[in-house]
Amino acid sequence: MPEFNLGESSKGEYLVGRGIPPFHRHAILKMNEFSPLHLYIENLHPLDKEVKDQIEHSFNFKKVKKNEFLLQEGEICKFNYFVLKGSLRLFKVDPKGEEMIRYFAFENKFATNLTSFITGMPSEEYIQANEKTELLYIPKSIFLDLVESLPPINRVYRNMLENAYITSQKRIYNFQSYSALERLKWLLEQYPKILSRLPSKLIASYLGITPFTLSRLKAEL
Amino acid sequence: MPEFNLGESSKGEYLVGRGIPPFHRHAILKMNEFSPLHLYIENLHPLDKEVKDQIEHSFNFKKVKKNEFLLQEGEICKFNYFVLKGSLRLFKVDPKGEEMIRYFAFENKFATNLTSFITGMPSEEYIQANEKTELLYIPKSIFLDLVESLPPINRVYRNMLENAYITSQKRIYNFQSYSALERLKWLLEQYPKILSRLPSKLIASYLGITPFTLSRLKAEL
DNA sequence: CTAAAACATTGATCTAGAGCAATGTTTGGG
DNA sequence: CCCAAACATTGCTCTAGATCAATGTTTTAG
Repeated sequence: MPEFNLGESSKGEYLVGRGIPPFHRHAILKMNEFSPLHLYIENLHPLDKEVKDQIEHSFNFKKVKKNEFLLQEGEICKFNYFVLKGSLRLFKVDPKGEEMIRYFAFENKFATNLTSFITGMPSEEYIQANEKTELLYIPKSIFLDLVESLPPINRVYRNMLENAYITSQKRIYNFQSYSALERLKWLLEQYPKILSRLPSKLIASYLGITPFTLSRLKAEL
Repeated sequence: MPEFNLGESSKGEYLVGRGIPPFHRHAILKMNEFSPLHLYIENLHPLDKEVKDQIEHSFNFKKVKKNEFLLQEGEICKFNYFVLKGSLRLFKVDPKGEEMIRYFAFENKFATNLTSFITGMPSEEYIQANEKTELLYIPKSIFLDLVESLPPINRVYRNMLENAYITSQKRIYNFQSYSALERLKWLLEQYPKILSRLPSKLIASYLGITPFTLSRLKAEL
């Protein structure tokens, strides 16, 4: 019945280094970079040392420049990203060539295009860095092996999915029934400093309004 | 490490009948009612006989009348529902007293208020039958036990969450960038017969427009 | 079967937010 | 440090969709 061999993959060494660009392998040893990830995961589910080690060996560190793409339309999304510093945005480009931003991933958030990541189909979305960004990333196959083989990781992933779903339900209600000004206020409650951190253009896109309207709404705050 | 005893709960009888109103227990024996559920689950992940049996013993059958509530605001959502016939709607009531419909669950769809179901906090949503509806339902504790104890069920739940998340991302993009007419057309692609099956009032709410606007848009189709 | 209530349509306004043009301000690459 | 290019603001106009009132149609309870 199990498609993934639980015994093997829980030995640890089995997974290490697969799909990791050699340049970044050193990062595996830089323990400190992983603590935000540990905190994040431990917050969802307590972990013992062995599992923590497993995680350390599975994620890799990467720095990206402002505006650098981690995923482009048509590519297959092979990684799950965890933001340490900086931020990413996930968006589609509509027929008129406009960005529609679905999600901002700031510090201590995971980001991936789940559709492509899971199905292996080409992505309709882009993932791009808004700022100079530092992140951890884990290849799809390793991530899925961990989810199958380690119950605590399985629970963490389940919690991530549950939370992501709940969050997007809120966003749907927001669009469904609230004015642009109300949506802006809601965003500012969650990220009070977002207006000074990211260009208005991006925030307008996230809110589903034009930069002109956002500019006028700011006056009303 | 495991919080749920895998050996015990996979014995089957352990779970049967917990939380089940006596009136409905007979349903456990009515094998045929479960086949849509089996099909649904098998579509996500193949199942062996033993697991199927486990499922049969965990879900219960229920008929509800049109307009009957399965969950009201302030209550704790204790069940996950699977629709066999008819349909449900999940909605909030906004400050002006208007329904905001988030989701229609037709035949072969699961429905629950995940937020309340998972966190155990009071629900902000209602779940109500649009029509005379037949459903299967599983109590939260049994559901979570199954997810923990049976790997195939774990995968099924994961797939459900992944799909639910992906679907809601699409709905967000829809609200973010498309006109009411485009949203209506998109809905009709998914459910061509929805306009004749449900009152326009409900569809308007789902689309985030007034019934007046929907009435005018129908003329443009 | 019938009457009341709920629902749907349609016309006449009104308004939030879009689109466009002109102008000012920031940013970043050389 | 500078200048071009990208970004932000503001005024004017336009439009999708809201609101409200009047009328017609369908449901539902008795």
